[in-house]
Amino acid sequence: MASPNRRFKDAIYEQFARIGKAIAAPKRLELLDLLCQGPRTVEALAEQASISVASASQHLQVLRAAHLVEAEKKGTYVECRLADREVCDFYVSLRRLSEARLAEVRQVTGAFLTERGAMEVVEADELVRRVRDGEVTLLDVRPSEEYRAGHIPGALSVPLGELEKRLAELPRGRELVAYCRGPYCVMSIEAVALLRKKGVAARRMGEGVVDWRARGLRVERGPAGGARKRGEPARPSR
Amino acid sequence: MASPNRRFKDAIYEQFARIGKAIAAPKRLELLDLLCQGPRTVEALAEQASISVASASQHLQVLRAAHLVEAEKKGTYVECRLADREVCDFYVSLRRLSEARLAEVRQVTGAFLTERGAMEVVEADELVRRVRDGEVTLLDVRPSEEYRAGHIPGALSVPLGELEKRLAELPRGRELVAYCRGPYCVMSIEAVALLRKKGVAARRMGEGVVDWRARGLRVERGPAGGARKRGEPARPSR
DNA sequence: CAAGTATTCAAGCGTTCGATTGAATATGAG
DNA sequence: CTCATATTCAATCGAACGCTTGAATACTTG
Repeated sequence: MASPNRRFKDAIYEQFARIGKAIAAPKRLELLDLLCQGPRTVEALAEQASISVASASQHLQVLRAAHLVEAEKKGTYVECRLADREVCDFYVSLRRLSEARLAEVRQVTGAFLTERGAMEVVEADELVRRVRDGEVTLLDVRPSEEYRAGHIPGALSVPLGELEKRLAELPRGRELVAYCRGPYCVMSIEAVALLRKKGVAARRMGEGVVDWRARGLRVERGPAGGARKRGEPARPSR
Repeated sequence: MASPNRRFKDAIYEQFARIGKAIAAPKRLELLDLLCQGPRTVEALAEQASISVASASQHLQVLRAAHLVEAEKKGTYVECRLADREVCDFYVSLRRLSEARLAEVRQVTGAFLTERGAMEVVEADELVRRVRDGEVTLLDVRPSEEYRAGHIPGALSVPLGELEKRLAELPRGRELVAYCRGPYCVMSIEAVALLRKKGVAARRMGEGVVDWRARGLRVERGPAGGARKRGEPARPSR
């Protein structure tokens, strides 16, 4: 026993399992999800994932040990980011697989969405065409740093917290569609709820920037340059 | 604390982590790898992964609980198979990510291959063209059940154990390229070593059927119908 | 019906994991 | 230099994991 072949295979599968172990904890997945939206400090990650800073630090060390995440000192802060675009793609494929294979995911999501009264969801398939044709206005309701790190071309940056006082800025005449970090992020749900309460028609897109890019569509970087010219289309690339 | 949003997110990420936990153990990954080649009984899986039957049974239950694997009673045996094509794709993307991110994988593989003197590896990019043009003969050296479950079009089924006594059958005049389960399977290495010892020029392709399919190329099913007509090409589909 | 075989179940044991706590380290500001 | 802040380290504890062993279950075959 313990032939060279066996030892080789054991070594290889043990390496593969390093990635597996890294994504075996719910909180680490939540951290990865957040990091897919853009770099963040340890503190910000801890707060957004509702865990202690020490706990976040430990989880991030596991992710770094698996070479999924990189960290860089920036002054007093440590900025964490995904090690590679590929990590984000892998996370998305895990999410997709979970949705496909685990009935619980669909069930929990469905129950939550109906409870929130957020039934109407725009399919991205439909949206791609309508955004290109300039039929809808996309609202990116994530924090502005995340918008800067990457957003759907043509989208307006209106962070959820500022939405109420910036209602007047919103362009009229075209349908509003809000999106946020992804299908399991609640910001766009709350944005749509707020808009409706104010009498503004709006719908929610479940997919986020990450899904948009996974479709091979172009993603734009850079600051929120105020209102975008009306007719500017968001063309798919690649 | 424990807002509805938080509880929803915790529930969702916990579901995602079910898949993560399922692929967090090296032996479960090895079982998945084997199952990517085709269905197998618990006993066969245990033997091929070098673990006890009870241990294999337990791992398979974990994989089944994550809905990655399905089992069906067939007489006295229980036949296990991947729940979906998508699971195989996910496994391949994990493997790819490991190769990309973990230097240890590349290092361990490199060391093993040089030790085995199996330096020359045919790149599949090159091979796609040459197989199509009928310049090479592909040898599938896996067990014949796996060939039947899916093989590269045009490949000859010559299981490693039968290779020596079937040397005479091998077509002459074209280069021989052996493949097996994938880059970390040793059967094609041993096949090439044997062929060379017998004075037959041959090379190894690291990729397996799974990688072939991941490239969007056609995979053929069905029994090993003896020697295939010479000129029959293996065309990519899709 | 009985015997044999394939698989699963149940319990035990050592190891690893994840969260908490409090202390330690490092960096920039005053 | 000292202080405040951000992050990591170290130790601890309960829970979960993975493997082993031996018994139990289910199914086919004679």
